[in-house]
Amino acid sequence: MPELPEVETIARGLRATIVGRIVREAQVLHPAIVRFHPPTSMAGEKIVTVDRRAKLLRIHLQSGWMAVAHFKMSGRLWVTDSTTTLPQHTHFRALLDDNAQLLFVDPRRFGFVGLLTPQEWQQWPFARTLGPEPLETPPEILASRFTGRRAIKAVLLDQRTIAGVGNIYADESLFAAGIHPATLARALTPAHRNRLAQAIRQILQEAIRAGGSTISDYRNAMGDKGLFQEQFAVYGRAGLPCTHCHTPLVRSHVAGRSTVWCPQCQPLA
DNA sequence: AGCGGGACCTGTGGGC
DNA sequence: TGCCCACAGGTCCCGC
Repeated sequence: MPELPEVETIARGLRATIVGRIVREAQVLHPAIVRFHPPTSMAGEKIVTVDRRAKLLRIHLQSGWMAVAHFKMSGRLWVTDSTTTLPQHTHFRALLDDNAQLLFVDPRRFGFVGLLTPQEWQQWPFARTLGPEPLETPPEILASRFTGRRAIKAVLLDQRTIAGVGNIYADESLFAAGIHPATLARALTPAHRNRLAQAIRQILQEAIRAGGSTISDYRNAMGDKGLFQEQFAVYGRAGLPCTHCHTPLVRSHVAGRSTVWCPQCQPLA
């Protein structure tokens, strides 16, 4: 489910609601979603900050430990009143000192939650090899990373190239930059690379402004839907006319993922 | 090296 | 109504 804009939206929502709270109780309801140290030991801890790195959400605790969550395809993290009935597929629950509860809900159970020390975070191979944050990195630097003999879409989805881009925003960015998703990265011109870097930053910023994209089940920490799906130019629009030239959009598989593009506006370089 | 395919899971929607 | 298939926002692993 969530890519960078959705995780960022969740992080902002949590920052406004749970920072400063103390965790009274923490229970794991489905052990399969635990990674690293079990999050049950959050009990007694004060929540100091909440942030995001790539598609990972991090809750920093006063002791220095951090709770890390990855939502994969269907994970959610949200805050409700502690009297609210637990939704189906609630796998972790933290009761806070203001009578709120923080819930990790994930029907498909691809996601995970766990505790790490800062040192363990540094040593975790996935975190260590993450590429730069697209919104905190000059576009020229991002552009310089679009290399290699893979399809550009595969390069964008690789979290080591740029952190946080997934299937939706890869397709939307490639459309905005006028680049065919199957173009080999090494075949891109410098102008292509710069346009793509700018497009990624712009699309991600607009998506954050819209509170992310809700296709079916994404919700922010408060349970609200995002609105960016209303601005999709290509994702989920196969067969519909291109917003720019009215040519029917095409869907196929690129880099093993369902991919939509405009055959007219996105020529293969 | 890079790709395709499968695995991890459940839910939903379409076709018959 | 019920059944079967395809497909879904991510990542990892295997074999060619």
